[in-house]
Amino acid sequence: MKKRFYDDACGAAHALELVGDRWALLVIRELLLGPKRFSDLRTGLPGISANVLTQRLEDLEAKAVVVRRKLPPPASAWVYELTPWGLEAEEIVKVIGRWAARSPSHDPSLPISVSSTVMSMRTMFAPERAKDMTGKIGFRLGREEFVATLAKGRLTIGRGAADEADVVVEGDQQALAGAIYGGVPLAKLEKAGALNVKGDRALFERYIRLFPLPEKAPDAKAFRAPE
Amino acid sequence: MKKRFYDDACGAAHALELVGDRWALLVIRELLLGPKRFSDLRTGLPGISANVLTQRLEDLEAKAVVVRRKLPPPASAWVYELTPWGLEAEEIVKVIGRWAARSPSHDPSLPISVSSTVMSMRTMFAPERAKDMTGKIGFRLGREEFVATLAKGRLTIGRGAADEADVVVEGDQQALAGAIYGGVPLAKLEKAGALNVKGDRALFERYIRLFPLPEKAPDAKAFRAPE
DNA sequence: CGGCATCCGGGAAGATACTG
DNA sequence: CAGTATCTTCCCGGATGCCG
Repeated sequence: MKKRFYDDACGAAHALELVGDRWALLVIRELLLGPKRFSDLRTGLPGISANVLTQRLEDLEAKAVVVRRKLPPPASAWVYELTPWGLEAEEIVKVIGRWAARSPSHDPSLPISVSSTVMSMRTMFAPERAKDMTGKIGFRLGREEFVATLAKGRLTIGRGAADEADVVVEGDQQALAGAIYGGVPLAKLEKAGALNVKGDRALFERYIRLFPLPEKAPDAKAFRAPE
Repeated sequence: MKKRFYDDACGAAHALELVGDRWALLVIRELLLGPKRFSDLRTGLPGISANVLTQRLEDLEAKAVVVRRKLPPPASAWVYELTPWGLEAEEIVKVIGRWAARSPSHDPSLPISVSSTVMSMRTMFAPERAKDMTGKIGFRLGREEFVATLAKGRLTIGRGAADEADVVVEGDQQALAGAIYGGVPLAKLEKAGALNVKGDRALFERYIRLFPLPEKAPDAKAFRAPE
């Protein structure tokens, strides 16, 4: 009937049955930092249509990657949340993201979601650059707040109250990504009103250099055979 | 690629543009152990049709993941080979394979390709079980030969002449997978003529216990809300 | 507003047959 | 052996509309 299976015992093939559908892994990416509602998922996935999102969520729920849960009153809204095993897919998102960062065809100027921006810090963090750094950096991106904690050369970052931090960065994620990955000077972003830094500014200046991009791989032209 | 971009600067999203098409990652899996010809790729990917394979190979070549190369005479055949960066996608295949091994819906009784079987050993190898083991295991699976080398708690496995090893295992990959992951007794497989072990048999008996499967994650029923 | 069903058009994947 | 060519099937994406 539905001969669209890979029919392959290989773990990788089974993984593709689970999360190989279009958008599926990006839905997981959006949930890695915590539960979200349907419309917040759509915000983070510009271009997905409601019916496709519905179907992906149903599939992922049936496969025990995602759970649909009702928040207690007064919120009383439905949220989608990764199961503990679904949360383990974080490694997948990080590894493929790190691999694709070397792609010769990657265009970093495209729009990026809040969750992606935060996840990119988890992904690209270079511990050897943070050996002697300590402190907390708070982020206020749109209506979401996150806290990054540096200690003993390790970085933890997740949802949390931004104002508990040594420095609070407020603005939009696109500008933050520009500062971290695009080499855009902080002063310029502040002047443009895209970012606002309050508190230990020097800490944040050092922080944004903790996420080096890997060298680009050669593109297809480099492999044109002489034949 | 196609007109259906994700339009997302996130590395994971870009990775899906590169290898998110159906079959693409499995094509890469088949090439991880070295160059292959078109028809050998088809053998390892039961179910893929020729035109889809053609298209994937063209796509992957355009994206500098794969190179198409002509073997020198007298072979003079076309082969497909991963670029150095394409080879780095091994991490992706291993991570998603390891993640999917915990899936409650994984069916290990499906057919499995020779490359998958060899790659599964790279993926599931547990170094802590091999601390004091040393030796070489040769495999003759179909017309392909591989050698696994154990030294200092590390495993390397790839194409190589099987008869240089301390023990040579001959037969089909399905039976080998059954011995390693299915707990099928070796004697039974030999009696059935599916596997043939020559040489240091005790080494191979220990070898097949180096690849433990992870615990299954709870399935969707476990998350049914009390309502 | 949030979530889901339905209809439709376009295009990708599958099956089969065929060619150099 | 290494792919094309063609036809069919079905998934994806957009629009609309229903229901709480």
